[in-house]
Amino acid sequence: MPELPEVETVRRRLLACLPGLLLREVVVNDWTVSAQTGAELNAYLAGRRVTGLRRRGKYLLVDMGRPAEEAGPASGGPAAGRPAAAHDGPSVAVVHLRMTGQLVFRPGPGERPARFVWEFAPAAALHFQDVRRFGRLWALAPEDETAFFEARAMGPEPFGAEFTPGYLRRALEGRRAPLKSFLVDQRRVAGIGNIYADEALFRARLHPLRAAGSVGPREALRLHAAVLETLQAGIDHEGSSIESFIDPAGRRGSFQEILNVYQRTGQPCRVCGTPVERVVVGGRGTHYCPRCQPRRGGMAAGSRSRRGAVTPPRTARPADWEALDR
DNA sequence: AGTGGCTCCTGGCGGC
DNA sequence: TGCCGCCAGGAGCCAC
Repeated sequence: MPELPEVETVRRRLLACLPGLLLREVVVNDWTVSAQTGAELNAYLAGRRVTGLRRRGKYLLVDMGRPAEEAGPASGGPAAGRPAAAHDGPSVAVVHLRMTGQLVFRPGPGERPARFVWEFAPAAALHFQDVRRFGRLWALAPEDETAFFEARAMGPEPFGAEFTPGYLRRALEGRRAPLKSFLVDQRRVAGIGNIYADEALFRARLHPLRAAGSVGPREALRLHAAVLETLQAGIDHEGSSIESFIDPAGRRGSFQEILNVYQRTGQPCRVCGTPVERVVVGGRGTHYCPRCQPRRGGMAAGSRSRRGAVTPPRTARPADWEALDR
């Protein structure tokens, strides 16, 4: 599942091959990939050179310059549909990989059917492969980018200046939703998905069902650090290839090899040996160590344990946690 | 407003 | 052996 570290890995790889290339045509093989027609997408993107690559949360942004002289007027290609509105300035392509989206860069044809292909001149192509077909593509004028993200009410970038411990504490305040739901809510902080939420909560030693508002100042500080450390570790390992993530060069990430809790149900916690447990929170599989992430400090409504009054033994020794933090 | 639940989508897997 | 049904989850939408 592409989350912030996976999208950042894709961005870095594409940064090495796309800038300067002339996009000849966007070929749309699956119209559900965009609310815009092929003609509209081409009116915004074709005949332009890639000038940069950015990321906002889990969105990948490809900056395109003004239409290149040598490309002639952007014709819009063979796509059917109503005539595209003319657009002759620079533009931005926005891609969301959602669950299974892959951007594969290669000179020749793709190895599996692509939902869309960016054909570059002279001979290179970026193929968007996406088994579950949740991924999306948008083409915008640069001046519409702000409105695009405002409409989605995106929270701050974890690595941006706005995401401070103070911001996190205020964002947590008064919320009854479980911590897990809070972390994957893109309106609170952008870029965290199921894997990194579980891993960050483990690192912060916070139970996923704790009500967000029950988190104290010191715990919020721990969570802030855990979010940054977990995402940074994901980036350093070039993402997690649990289901289908590959980068544009077809390479897999390695973060899945050092997961502490995600999809490790029943396996011993790497710190204390207690079997990792799994619950469903907000309809999502959620993994945690019942000993390292005790429920003390309050619980989300309706999540009270029925397993009797056994308080989990003390958390793992600090030394173990230091080892985990390296 | 905040929160939870449903929906989309398809390959893979468990169970019978 | 084959088939059925369930599971995975990001984000948008809807209901309460």
